[in-house]
Amino acid sequence: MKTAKTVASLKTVASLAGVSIATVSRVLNGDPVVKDETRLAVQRAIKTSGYHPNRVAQRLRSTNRSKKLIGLLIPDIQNPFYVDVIRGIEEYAYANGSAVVIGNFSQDPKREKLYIDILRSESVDGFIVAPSHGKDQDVEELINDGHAVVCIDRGLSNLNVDVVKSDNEKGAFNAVAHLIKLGHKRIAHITGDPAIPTTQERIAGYIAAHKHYGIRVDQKIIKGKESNFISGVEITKQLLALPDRPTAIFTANNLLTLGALETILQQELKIPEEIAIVGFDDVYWATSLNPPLTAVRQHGFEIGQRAIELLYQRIQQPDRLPANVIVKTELMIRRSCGFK
Amino acid sequence: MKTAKTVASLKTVASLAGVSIATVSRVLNGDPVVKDETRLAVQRAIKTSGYHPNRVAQRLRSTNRSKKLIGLLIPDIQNPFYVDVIRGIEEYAYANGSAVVIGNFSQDPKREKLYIDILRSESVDGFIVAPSHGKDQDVEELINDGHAVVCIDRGLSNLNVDVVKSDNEKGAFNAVAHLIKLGHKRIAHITGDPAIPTTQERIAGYIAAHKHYGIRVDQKIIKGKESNFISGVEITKQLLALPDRPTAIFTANNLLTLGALETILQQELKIPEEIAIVGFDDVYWATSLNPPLTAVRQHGFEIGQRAIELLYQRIQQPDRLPANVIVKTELMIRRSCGFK
DNA sequence: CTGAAAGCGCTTACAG
DNA sequence: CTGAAAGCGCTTACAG
Repeated sequence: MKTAKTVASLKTVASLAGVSIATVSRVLNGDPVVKDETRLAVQRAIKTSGYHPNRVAQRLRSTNRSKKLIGLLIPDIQNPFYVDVIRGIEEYAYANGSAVVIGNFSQDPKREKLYIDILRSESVDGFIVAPSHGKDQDVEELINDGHAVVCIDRGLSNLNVDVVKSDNEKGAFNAVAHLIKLGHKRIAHITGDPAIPTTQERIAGYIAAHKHYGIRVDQKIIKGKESNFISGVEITKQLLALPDRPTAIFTANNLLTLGALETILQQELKIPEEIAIVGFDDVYWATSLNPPLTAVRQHGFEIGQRAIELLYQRIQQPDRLPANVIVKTELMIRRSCGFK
Repeated sequence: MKTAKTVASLKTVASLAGVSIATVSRVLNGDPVVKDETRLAVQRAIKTSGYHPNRVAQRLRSTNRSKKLIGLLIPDIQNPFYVDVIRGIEEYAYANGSAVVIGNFSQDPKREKLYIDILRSESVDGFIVAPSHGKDQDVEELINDGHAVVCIDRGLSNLNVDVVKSDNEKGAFNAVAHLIKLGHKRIAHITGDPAIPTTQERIAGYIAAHKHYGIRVDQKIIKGKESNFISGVEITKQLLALPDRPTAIFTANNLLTLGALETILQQELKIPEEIAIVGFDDVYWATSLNPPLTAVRQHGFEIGQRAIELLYQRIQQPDRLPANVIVKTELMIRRSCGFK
C-alpha cells in the first residue's frame, strides 16, 4: 500500500503499444504525421497504463517551447490586494494548463533573492514581480540575464520594463476630492513607506486635489513611516492628539486603514461625525464595517490578468517595447466620510 | 541585452576548474572525499562562473534524496485562515531551501484534480491538502499511489491519513458557552456547508454546550447551506425575520460572519444589545470592527507548521502510523456578545 | 510514417 | 581521491 508504484513512462507506453518512444512522444504532442492506426494503439496504451507526462523531464529537455510554469514574487500574501492579483494570474494560468509557483517574500529582500534563485533554477517561463523597492537589483539582474519579467504595482527606476499598476495618483485625487466636496478642509494623509513609488504617487494625488480646490496643504499632517498596521496606529494617535485636529483622514493602504480604525474606535470617536476616513484599497469586509468604509478600489484581479497576458507576449516577442498598463481605480462611496 | 545568456552548468564549471563534472558535483554536495586543493579550485570556478544548480535536472535525476519542492492544495486563497496556514508552511520550507507550489482550487473539484496532476508530474516530495470533501477520491488515489500526503482542516473518511486541524468541537463549545454565561438562551447557529466534516464538528460543539448548560436545542435556528458570504447574508435575514428572533448568533466561519454583520448593519440593529454575535475564525481586522468581534481563533500558522513537519516525517518514514494532530483554538473575547 | 540516437543537466555506482 | 559512463524521462533532428 505504501510502497510507491512505479509510474508509467514513455517507455511503458511504447512497449505496451509496440512502438518506439519517439512515436509515443509524437502522439502526445499531436504530431499529425503519425498514422491513424498507430495513433489509436498508442492512445489505448496511454489509457491503460495511466500515463501522465513528466513535466520535469519535459522542462529539462525543451528549449524553445513553453514550460507551462510561471514564477510569482509577492511582497505580502496577507494583503488582500495581492490575493486578488494572484487570483487573476492563476485564472489565466489555469486556462493554459500552466502552474504558478508563488514566492511570498514578506517584504524581505533576502527572501526575495532566495526565491528568485529558486524560480530561476526551476526554469520558469517568466516572472511576475512586485519589486521590493524602486531599485531592486535582483530583479534588474533577472531582466539583464534575458528572463521575461513583468512588474506589478511598481516599476523599476533604472530599467524600462513592462509594468501593470493602478492609477494611484488619480485614485488618491478622487478620494481627497470626495472629502473636500463634503466640506472637509483639514484632511490628514497617512502615507505608506516613503521608499515605495506607490506612496509618492498617492501623495501627489492628495496634493493635486488640494491645489485643484484651492485648499492649503499642511505638510505637518502628511505623515508615514511604514506600510503596516502599527504605523497606522501610531500616526493616527499623533494626528488625533493635535490641537488643530484634522476632520478627516486619508489612509494610503488597507493595513494603515485598519490601524487608524482601531485607534479611532479606542478613543471612542464617531465616524464620520468626529473624524471621517477614506482608505486606499477596498477590501471585501469594507461593507461589514460600522459604518461601511468609503475606499479606493484597486482592480487587483484585472491587474493580475493584464500582467500574465503581457508576460506571455513578452515571452513570444522578447524585443517588443516595454508596456505600461494603468488600471483604473474606482471610488466606492459608503458612509465613512459625511460631514456634520 | 535581451538575448538570454547561456547559463553556467556543471560542464562550464568543470572545464574552468580543470576537473570532471563528477568532481564538481561532489563539491556541490559536500562530499568530504574531495581533496582540499581540488575543492578550492572548484569553489573558485563556481564563483567566477556564477553557477547555480539546475533544480529541474536535480529533480529528474535524484530518486531518493529530497527534491526540495512541496505541493500545496488550498480550497480558497481568499480565506485568511488558509493564508495563515500557507505562511506557516512557507516559513518552514524557506528555512529548508524548499519551494512551495500552491494550487488554489477555489473549492472546485475539477480544478483540484488538475492541480494534483500537475504537482504529481512536477515530482514534488509530498502534498499538503485540504480535501474538497470527506471522500475526495483524487486525494485517496494520491495516497494509494504511494505519495506522501498530509491533510489539513479535514481528513478523509475512507482512509487513515495524517491530519492536522483545529479543535473544532471544543472551539464551538467555548463560543456558545460564552454566550450562555452572558445570559443568552436563544442562540442561532449559521453553519457552513453540511458536507464538510468541519461543519459537523462545530455543530456538535454548539449542541454540547447547550446540553452542558441544560438549554434546549431548537433545530430551527441551526441553519446552513454553503460556507460563503452570500449564505451568511441569506440565513441571517431569515433568522432576524423570525417571530421569536434569537438574541445571539454563532457563525461557523469568517465569511459567514461577514455576511451576518453586513445584514445586521443594514437592518440597523445594535450589536450586542439587540443581537450578539460570535464567529468561528478570528481575523486580523476583528479589532477594527465596531464593536470589536468576539471570535474563535484558529492557529493557522501553527497548523501549517505541524503539517509540513508531519509531511517530512512521512517522507522519511512512509510506514509510520498516521498521526492526528489537534491544534487548540482560543476564544478571543471582545465586545460583540454582551447581553442587555 | 517510424525508429535509433543524441542530449537537456544532473547524480552515482564502478573502476582505477 | 578522481574520472568515465550510465541513466532519470523526455524531444527532436536525422535516416530510412
